[in-house]
Amino acid sequence: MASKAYYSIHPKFHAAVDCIIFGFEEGELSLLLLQRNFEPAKGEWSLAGGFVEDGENLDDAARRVVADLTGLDDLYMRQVHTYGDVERDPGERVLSTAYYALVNIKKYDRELVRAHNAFWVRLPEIPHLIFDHDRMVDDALRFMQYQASVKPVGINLLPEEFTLTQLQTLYEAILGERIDKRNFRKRIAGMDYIEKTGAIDKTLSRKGAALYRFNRDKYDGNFKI
Amino acid sequence: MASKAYYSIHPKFHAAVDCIIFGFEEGELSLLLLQRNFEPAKGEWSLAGGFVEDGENLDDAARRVVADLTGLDDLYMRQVHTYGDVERDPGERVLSTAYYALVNIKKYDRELVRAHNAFWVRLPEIPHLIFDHDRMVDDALRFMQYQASVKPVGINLLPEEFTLTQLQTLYEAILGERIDKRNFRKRIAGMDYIEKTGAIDKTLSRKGAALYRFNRDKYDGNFKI
DNA sequence: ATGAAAAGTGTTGTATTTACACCATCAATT
DNA sequence: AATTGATGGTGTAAATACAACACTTTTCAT
Repeated sequence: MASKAYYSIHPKFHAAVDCIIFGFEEGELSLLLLQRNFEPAKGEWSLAGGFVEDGENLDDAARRVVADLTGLDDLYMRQVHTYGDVERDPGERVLSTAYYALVNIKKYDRELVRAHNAFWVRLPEIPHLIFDHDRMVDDALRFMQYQASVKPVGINLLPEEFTLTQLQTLYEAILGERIDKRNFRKRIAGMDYIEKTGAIDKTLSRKGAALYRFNRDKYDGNFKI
Repeated sequence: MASKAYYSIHPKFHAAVDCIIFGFEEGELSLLLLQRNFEPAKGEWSLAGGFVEDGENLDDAARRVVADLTGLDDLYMRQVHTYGDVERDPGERVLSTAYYALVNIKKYDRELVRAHNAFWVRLPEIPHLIFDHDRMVDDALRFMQYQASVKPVGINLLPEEFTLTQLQTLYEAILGERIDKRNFRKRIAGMDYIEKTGAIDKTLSRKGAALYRFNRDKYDGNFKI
């Protein structure tokens, strides 16, 4: 392969991934952020990130970063955008690809998170983040909002079984607007892939609320909402 | 800055951009593709691509690649996705970010295009492309279709002044479906940023068709369609 | 004069979306 | 035993958006 020279005359760069990790609790979206106890930018807040390693696919690097922090390796994740401005990382030239991840906030590994000095921060209280991470958060939120309006990705933020009130509160948090309860439940009733489990949740009301689950099989191939 | 070691223990990679260049002519979308007269993969078809250089922003690399091929440096371009599988380029590890560009097909530099052995190919006749470029085209088309359904990016594929029939044919090509003429014109009439120039185009009909133009000032801040 | 080819123009029905308010249930309290 | 409070659950009507549909006008070429 005479063409190796074709590559070698061009520069190489560090490649990183940065992960916008969404959680949902008490009616609000949160992000899992690091208060950095390491250089560079020690003491400041940032997204969870890491460098792509040799022999590692870009998507896999993002999954590794999230798994190292949360202990979860089967999350819903999507690539958002790649940020490649020359001076975006003041230390060295680094191209960074942002991914968002959706976490069921009951399930992550609290020890790991504590060990990394990471904290769940509600969206409106997010501090200023290093480098261009503020912009990454903006872009990821917008992208996630769009996807949630088009397919039921939000379900990944809820426990396996959930009440319709929880689901509605989640969508209100994602979309940032109030939704009419009757219209919402009418819409959900038309989605056969959101099905009653038969179980009743009594933790939140005396009356008890029906629990629902997402049926992946019934969803596949159904591209409405 | 003691943190340089923080970077240097991690590998570096080639970073490339690949550009899906859309044009519109005779009622059909086309892509500007290279029949490669250089290694690697000489003789095969590919997207226009190039490596990111030192001191060059990622977005600027994409603009450079398109400008080198077409002579056009003010195109509508958007990042689509970054492809980072280990074995995506069989020569060496290369991370590639795909961008799509929209070209007014009357305006590009024919000499440059010929010199690069590039050709406009209608969408349904696109040959198999090298590496993962087929997938890039799929993703870019889907993304561009979505954007076109949400804001008037398609206008970048037309000349400055255009007839409503041209505009409708363009949207039929982008969305891949027939549109009712009366409904379409009703919708356009509601967009004050698409305005009559007063001029009449007689090249396509005896009767003559009113010419319209896109008014960027009236559009800004108007986020409908 | 007329024929061809594209431009231009409204109405009606259907589907979707929005607005809106009350009763049911049950446990805890009195 | 009755009351209260908190959440769960339900239907209808108006408004809006979207989809279907066919004919007339203009003008040049013949």
